[in-house]
Amino acid sequence: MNLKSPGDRTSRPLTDYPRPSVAVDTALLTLDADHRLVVLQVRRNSGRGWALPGTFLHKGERLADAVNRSLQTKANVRGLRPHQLQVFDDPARDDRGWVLSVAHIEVVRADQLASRFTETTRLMPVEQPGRLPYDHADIIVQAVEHIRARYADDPDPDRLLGEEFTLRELRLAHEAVIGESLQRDSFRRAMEPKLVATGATTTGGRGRPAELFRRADG
Amino acid sequence: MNLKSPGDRTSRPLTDYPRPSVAVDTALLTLDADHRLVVLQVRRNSGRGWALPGTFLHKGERLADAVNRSLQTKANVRGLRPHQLQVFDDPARDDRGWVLSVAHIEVVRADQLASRFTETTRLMPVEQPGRLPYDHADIIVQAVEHIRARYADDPDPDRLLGEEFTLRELRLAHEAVIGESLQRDSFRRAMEPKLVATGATTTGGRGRPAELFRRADG
DNA sequence: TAAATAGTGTCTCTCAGACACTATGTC
DNA sequence: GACATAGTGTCTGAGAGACACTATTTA
Repeated sequence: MNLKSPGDRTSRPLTDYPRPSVAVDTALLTLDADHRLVVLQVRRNSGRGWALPGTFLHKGERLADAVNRSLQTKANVRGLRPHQLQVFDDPARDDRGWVLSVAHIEVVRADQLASRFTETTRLMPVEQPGRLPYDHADIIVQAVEHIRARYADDPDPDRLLGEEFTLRELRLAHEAVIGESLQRDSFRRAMEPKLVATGATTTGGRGRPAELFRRADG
Repeated sequence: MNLKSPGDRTSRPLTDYPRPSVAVDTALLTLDADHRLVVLQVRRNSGRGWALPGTFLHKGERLADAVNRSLQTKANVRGLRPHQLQVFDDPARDDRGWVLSVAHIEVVRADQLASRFTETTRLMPVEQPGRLPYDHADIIVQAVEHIRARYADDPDPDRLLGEEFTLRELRLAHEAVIGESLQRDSFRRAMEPKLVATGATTTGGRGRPAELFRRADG
């Protein structure tokens, strides 16, 4: 074998090297109306059942662009900032041939899913995602681990909420993400240093109006 | 465009989809004799300078196998458990063509590098890795972040040390990884619950002999 | 008024950080 | 003995968890 490494610039044409197909699959997470962390699934084109949205990488395309294209095409959803989770590289994982799949996570506000296809998409709780093909169940598990780590210390870093929110809304979002309830007062004291008050308050709610906050970073 | 998603089983042949070349590049980390965290580099085959070891993925090969093959071939080092860091997917990152590179980290004991090629490999401190091509400087930064997170709570999870070690050896290894010095007593109290004493002690050292410990997990 | 939610005071427990002491080896 | 390193007791300050209290709104 005389293959040169990618770190070496040789005149050997790249077409000499074997090339796998490359796909992307995405766990798109959001919160539903009941403050549950849910994952977007799309109806499979052929055969029954549901799967995570995915697509093959086009020539010269970035992975993140392929992710957003698959979300647009399959679910009519505009994504924003997908993050890579892991490459699934088992040569036998797809019986049609040699396909690498790059799993991604994307997190969006619920209202960004308002336009989604109602017939061919569904939102399922991450803990009971239903039956899924390939490595899609693993991808969801990894996505949940990923977002839980991110939500451990910082206020809604992935913007499940808008730019302004009450501490109650923030806490409910964090409880949905990490899957357990949080102490109201401890949570406030932990988050308040990383927030800035807007001065405005809620109105029309049932109890005492709450202050509105913004993330301190911006 | 009528490309089917990877989640759909169609009869369309996979050869219809564009295929990038896929490479792996590895930041292999270890500790040198001065208890510094260092990264393995190999002399580039063509042109001057040094790079992280890498190779193109062979047909049907797993990414981890490609990583270990590149370490064996380029540095005469047997790796063990590479972990993925990130896919670099800029279509213009390699001017020879469309090449995706999957960055990896591998962590080994110093004695596993005893057999390495002395002329064509070198070990450089992770903080001053020298001039490197492509995204290799980024890969080192990511590898260091990765291993620092892993060493925050657990005793030498990546086995930079052997199976038995003193708390001094463990602390020096952790200091090298995280890049700052640690409190001797606090470190002991944090780690001891995650260790089991072997009953044996060191001998021949300069001060009081130290107890030998093993990781509690196994 | 009651009910609901927001915000805060305060106690306790744990733990990291720091310092100092004791213990046990080599030279 | 001096010196070096291992191991531990203990004080302090910060912060999480828990509870209870006050504050401000709607119905």
